[in-house]
Amino acid sequence: MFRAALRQYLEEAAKRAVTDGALPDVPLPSVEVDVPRGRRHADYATNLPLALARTAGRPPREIAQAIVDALEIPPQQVARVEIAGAGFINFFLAPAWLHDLLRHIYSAGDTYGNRDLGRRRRVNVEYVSANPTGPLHIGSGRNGVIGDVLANLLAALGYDVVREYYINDAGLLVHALAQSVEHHYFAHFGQEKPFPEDGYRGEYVRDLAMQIVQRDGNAWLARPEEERLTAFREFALGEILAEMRRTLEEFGIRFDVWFSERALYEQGAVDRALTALRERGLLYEQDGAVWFRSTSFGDDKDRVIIRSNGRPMYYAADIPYHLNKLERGFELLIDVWGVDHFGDVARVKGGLAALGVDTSRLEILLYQHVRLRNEGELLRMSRRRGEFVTLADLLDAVGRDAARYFFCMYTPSVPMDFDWQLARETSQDNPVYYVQYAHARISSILRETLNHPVGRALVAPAVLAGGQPFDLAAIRDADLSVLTHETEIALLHALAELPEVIEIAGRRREPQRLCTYARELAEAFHVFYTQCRVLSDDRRLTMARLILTAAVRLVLRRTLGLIGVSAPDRM
RNA sequence: GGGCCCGUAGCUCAAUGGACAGAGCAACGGCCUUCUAAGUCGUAGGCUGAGGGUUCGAAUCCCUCCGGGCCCGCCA
Repeated sequence: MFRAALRQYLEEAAKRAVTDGALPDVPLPSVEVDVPRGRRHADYATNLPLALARTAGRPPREIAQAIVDALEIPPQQVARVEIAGAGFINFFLAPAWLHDLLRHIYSAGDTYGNRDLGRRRRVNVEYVSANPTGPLHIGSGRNGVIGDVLANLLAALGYDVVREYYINDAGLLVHALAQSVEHHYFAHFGQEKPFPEDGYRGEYVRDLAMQIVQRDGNAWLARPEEERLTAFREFALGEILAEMRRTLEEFGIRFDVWFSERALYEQGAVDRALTALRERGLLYEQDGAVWFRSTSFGDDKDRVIIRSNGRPMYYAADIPYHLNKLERGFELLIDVWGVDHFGDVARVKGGLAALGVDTSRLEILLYQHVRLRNEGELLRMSRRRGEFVTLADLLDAVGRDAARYFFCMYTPSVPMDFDWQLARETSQDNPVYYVQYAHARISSILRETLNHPVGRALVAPAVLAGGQPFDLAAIRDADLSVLTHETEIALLHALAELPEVIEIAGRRREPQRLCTYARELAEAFHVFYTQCRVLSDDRRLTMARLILTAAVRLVLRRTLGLIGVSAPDRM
């Protein structure tokens, strides 16, 4: 709320300076208000004079002076304004304005930090979308957290968000899965059935076969192969998808839509898209296959789109799939893909562009892969070889909170190593505990309030149920001017940052900023806690600090909520 | 070979083109008759891979080089 207000004041001042002739009439750049690193120089600062210097043709400090002269800010909001450095304007907030922040936070409650950038525009975020051929592995954990947190951020920014999972249930992969199950099924009855070339070797494949044995005995041995494979495929798909849903649920991820690739084929959407491409002269035949002229859209070579055996490639369905999403009324589509799918971006976007879609409406967020490290040794994961650590294993080992926080902490475009050994043994050193501990400490104080001679009279019993201890009237009447300690001021500044963090993290698709912020807020609280006692004999001070402390809990809870990590009341 | 991503403290990572580049872990030294020590304070640690450029200002943008990851399939 401070930045937005300061921006407004600055814009008005600059316009006033132009009207008064103190500044030449040049276009105003977008006004930026920053927190100087470590708040060393000021609470807030703007580089507006520096940005204006060139077009205005005046020294920055002179411009700064003209703007400062024209500034009209109530003294109860900003205590001091100064010109510094090369031409920055520095602002020092009046304590009263900072105290107002607490009233603002309580009145916003769980919506504190929200913005209305989206204006209810509809966004589809598609993530995880792992092939339904086996358990989710660790990479899907990173994908899931990036997508889920991004969806949370966009919702907080006022977008109407739909979370979607695309099920690749149509291609060769699920066929190979069915054949793999069939192999184990026959083996159980001592019969030979060759293992498919691209088969799946994990232990779970044998388990699936055994479940069929248990249910149907040897009934399938004598049935026609096609019928058997169809039945095995459907059984395996159902089981695997159910297992995925369980794991994702445990991971705190829930989808609004599970979209079937096969449905696209059954509805003829794939054929329609291919026909449309053909009509535009973008397909041609060569070596028995049909090729897509993807070089027309920035690809480095043309690609096969229909194999010589008549089966379309994976990305052929991806084109109508994204058309389908647009037809469902989404203005923006965001896909979260592993970096190994990089090559598909040009194909899918090219296909869409060919059909007249403005491809700026499709944004593909690529994240680098997760490598697993064990005792310093890097492990490569391959599902086909049956070598991977599942997401379910990870959840068992480190828990949902640590896993989510860990995946969220890293910038998506940077590869991350997951140290299995460390993750298993770590509980104290994990950064998530630092943040959660701050929350638990606050809850502990609020509980303790009920036993405190001064505190008892101040708070509502709702504290015990984890609710807010104060109503808005109590906060309006409280004297917050006693919050003057350096650590209290620092804490207030930290609280003020959440809206900005949500906006930047959401707009730039950088969920890790939430983790950085959570840590900073927790740190500000821990420092305050060590230096200031909340519950004391001073009734006014106790009340003010309780209000501050409960506001920190609210903001921590909100931040952790966006990350999808729990906010425990005890640890 | 071509395309994309990355290179920041011993290790893992932060850092809206802004002022003296910050945390955690690891190392060393302090702080618990007081609301949770899973905390806190201090010390030490850096030519932001190298070199050019753009800019009033570059870890951040551009170019070259070095090093690493991913992709370049009628797999997904």
